[in-house]
Amino acid sequence: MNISEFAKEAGVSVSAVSRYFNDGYLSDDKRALIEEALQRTGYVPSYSARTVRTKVTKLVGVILPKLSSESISRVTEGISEVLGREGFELLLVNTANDYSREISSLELFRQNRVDGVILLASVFTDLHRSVLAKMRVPVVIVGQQLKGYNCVCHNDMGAAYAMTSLMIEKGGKLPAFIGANPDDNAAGRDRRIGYEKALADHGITPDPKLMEIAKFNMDSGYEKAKRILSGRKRPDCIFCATDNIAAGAMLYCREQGIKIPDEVMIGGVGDSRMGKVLYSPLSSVHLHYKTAGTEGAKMLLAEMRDSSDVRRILQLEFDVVERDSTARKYETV
Amino acid sequence: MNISEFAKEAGVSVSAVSRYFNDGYLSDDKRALIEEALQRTGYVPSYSARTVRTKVTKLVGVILPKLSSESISRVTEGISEVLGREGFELLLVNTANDYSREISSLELFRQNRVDGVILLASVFTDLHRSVLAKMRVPVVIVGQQLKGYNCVCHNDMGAAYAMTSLMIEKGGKLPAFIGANPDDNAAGRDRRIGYEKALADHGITPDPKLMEIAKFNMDSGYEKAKRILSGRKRPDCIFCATDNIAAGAMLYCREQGIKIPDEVMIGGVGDSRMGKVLYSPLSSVHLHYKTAGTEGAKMLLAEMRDSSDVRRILQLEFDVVERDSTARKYETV
DNA sequence: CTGAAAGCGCTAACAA
DNA sequence: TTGTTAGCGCTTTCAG
Repeated sequence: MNISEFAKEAGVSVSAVSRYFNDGYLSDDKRALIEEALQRTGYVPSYSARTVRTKVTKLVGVILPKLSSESISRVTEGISEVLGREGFELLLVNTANDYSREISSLELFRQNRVDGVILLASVFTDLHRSVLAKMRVPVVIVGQQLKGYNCVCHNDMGAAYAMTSLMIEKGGKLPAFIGANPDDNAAGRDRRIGYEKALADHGITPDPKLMEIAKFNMDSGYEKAKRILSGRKRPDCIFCATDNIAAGAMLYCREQGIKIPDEVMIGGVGDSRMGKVLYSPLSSVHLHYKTAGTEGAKMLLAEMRDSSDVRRILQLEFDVVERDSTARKYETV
Repeated sequence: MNISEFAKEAGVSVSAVSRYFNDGYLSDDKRALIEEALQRTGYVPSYSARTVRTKVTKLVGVILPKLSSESISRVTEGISEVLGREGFELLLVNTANDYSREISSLELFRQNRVDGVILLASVFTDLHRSVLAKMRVPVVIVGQQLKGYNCVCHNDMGAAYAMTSLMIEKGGKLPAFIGANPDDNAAGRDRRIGYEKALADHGITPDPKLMEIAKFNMDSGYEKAKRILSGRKRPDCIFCATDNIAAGAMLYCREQGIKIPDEVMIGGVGDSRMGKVLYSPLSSVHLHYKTAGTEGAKMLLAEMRDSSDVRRILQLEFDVVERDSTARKYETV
């Protein structure tokens, strides 16, 4: 059933029906007529037909590298909370860490399918930049900084610096690092820089043999911890770029009977929910993922309402969460 | 720019352009002309205009109670994998456990916005049934069974039965139960039935004082474990309806110095990733969440292609994963 | 406040 | 193969 059939059914004009669903410039009796017919027929207007006219989709495209990650799903939860409240739906694309899908999704979103885009990418290539430049709707990037775009990000460098410093101040003399893909400016590069800066500020020279790059999962953390801890020089504290990596490292220590924190301290980033129930409760740095989502969504809403020429970077601060994994009973002096 | 402006720009007819993007019934020179103009202008056809004509949205609505849950995000990952491969996008609604939003999303999806719907609800009310009955596109329910609908679900009863039996066979004489909302037929009701059946089959009478209902999170598991373990009769094994609840219970035991598994065994359901890095690695029952997502998506695809009158229920089996939390060193006879 | 009518951008039937 | 054209279902002037 379309609007004119329905209008006939209700005994009113097409415009009356349209007004009923829009501005509501309508007399009460017509309104009643329409409501009655609505009950009777179950008519629902077609969204796409409306979109053809109004150019409004009430849809926001969200591009994610992964769904089943705690940090990402928290961000998404924040996004959906704010956008849902404003009557927007999420058109979600899970790229499964396939960069080419990031590009093709952006292309897709150019087809007037969405009113705005939120992008959670981990790496930006030139291709990204060129497709982004062609977008005709506002874009907000969450979790990363990209010049020329509105971004909500974390203080990754500060977070890594704080966690590493904590371990050094607890007596760590020989720190090790298990990081993430350096092409990822936030979790990879910045957290590494933070680690190195903490070492420098405490007069420690980083040992390249004690630095590894892991994937974003436990198994990889386990493997890298194995390499680091089976070397000749055994570190007394390990900074891990994510809590998942840290959990994997902890698993290895447990298996090998390496005491945490007395023999090795472990620190992570992200403050994931499992942290406090781990074998040794994990010290971590809380990043405000959900807030990143809500703020990113608000930024996008503002841009969709009226676009500004001024680009904004919102950096969210962190909170260090100290737990057992860095709680040295005695400070080895 | 619209199709006729673009056609003029390319020096071809409107239909040539339309054919370029659709059937491809087109001579090579025209094709070349169009491709060249595409480069030059950056024209992209409007999806909604196409939808008005074709009634195809290439969108699937997915309704979830929550985003940041490992089990749900695994299901969603499965869904997005299969549907993405077939060129469908996900229109995601996070109801945040608000049942009324489940209803309103279904209403929304009736507005010809999606070609099909996948529903991950936890509870079905009469209102659900009445809205579902009005849907004009195929619907698949994942994680629950609802009569008259295509469903993909788990063997929740069997899973609970298996885990409870395991603990009893390991020497558990006085089992306790921390379950979930009984209105949730899968995680609430069926897992409870499985627990009770295991007790009955082993000649144990369930003690109502040793049965609690928790929310789907750690804190709640902690609280309920506290109640159960501070009673006069202390159980020697606790079946928890989810791994999160189990992790909370474990936290309480740890705080109180209650030895796992020697004083109390703990078993969960879901086999979440944190299980193996917990304080005491958690015995659990692996449920095939991702497969539930892929199978649900396939079922929906089949229905969208041509709808069948026959309703199908696909039940996925489980795998018991034994870890330390139920590994009694000596069996207390 | 109301209704008629002209599109929105596209697809597909039709005739060539 | 091709181009013309009549819609798809809706919104929104415009004149009343």
